[in-house]
Amino acid sequence: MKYIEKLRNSGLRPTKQRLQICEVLFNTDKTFHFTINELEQKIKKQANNKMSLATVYNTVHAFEKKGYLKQIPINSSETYFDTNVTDHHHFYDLKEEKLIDLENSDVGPINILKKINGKKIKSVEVLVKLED
Amino acid sequence: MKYIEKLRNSGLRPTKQRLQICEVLFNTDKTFHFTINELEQKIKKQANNKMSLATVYNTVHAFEKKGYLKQIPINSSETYFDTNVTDHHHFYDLKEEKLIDLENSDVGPINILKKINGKKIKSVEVLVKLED
DNA sequence: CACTTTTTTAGAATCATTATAAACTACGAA
DNA sequence: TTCGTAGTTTATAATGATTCTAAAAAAGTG
Repeated sequence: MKYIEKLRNSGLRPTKQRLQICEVLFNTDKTFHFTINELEQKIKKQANNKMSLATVYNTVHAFEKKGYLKQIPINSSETYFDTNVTDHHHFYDLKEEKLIDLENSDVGPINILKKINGKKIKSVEVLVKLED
Repeated sequence: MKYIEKLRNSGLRPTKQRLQICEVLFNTDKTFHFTINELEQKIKKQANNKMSLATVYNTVHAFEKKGYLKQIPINSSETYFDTNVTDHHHFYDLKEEKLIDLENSDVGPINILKKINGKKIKSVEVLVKLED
């Protein structure tokens, strides 16, 4: 199973619960955005059982740390994650409170001219807020 | 007093507490980043009295709504605000957990090629994460 | 000075997230 | 296979930022 590798890479043993989480996160070609609570709902529906929130949090954070998920920087009461871990950006529709992917190719090249001493750039993320 | 106008514009009467908040936020040429708790500490020190957190939250949110303050989109347990309301961007030093301004002129022009039907771009914000 | 409306305040309520500790499970060694 | 240890799950409690509340205080109005 391809998920086992992801889990092991993230320092996690492949357990039933974690494989269920993988199933929801990675069994589709389409990437998507989610909050922990939305993920928990999906799991409940898809696997037809409930799972402790702590398990969901732990697993998601391990994946995020390893780069299998990304946190999306946005001001919201809940943290948003993205299964699309390629270098890309986001629209945020303020009215609908929905995120929309914005591919790198849809943004001109971004050149950061200012350098900070002793620091390396880890990522450059663009958030485009939308209104009507 | 110049603060009275800002308050009135934000739909707030000029009270002693609100003027104290303005004093801390706007009496300097230098702009800065802050969380509600940092702001409360500054107020306590500068005005030598304590103020209800609720008052600080209310006032900051009113200013933010009116555009006298900006929220900085970042994943942190506390919300960060910026007294610099010009169009600009941020570095985020992951190790120090510190924000650094990144002026528009230090970023090449950003051209959003993708359009979303019926939506207007309200803002374009870049977050550059820094590591050692 | 009355009177009404807004504001401040301390504390309670809420809600996302993290911590805890007991029961359970994976997995390697014997 | 069985056992033992270390890792995992779970329900629940704890935490911490933010919001709500209701009573006291202050501001605005005539």
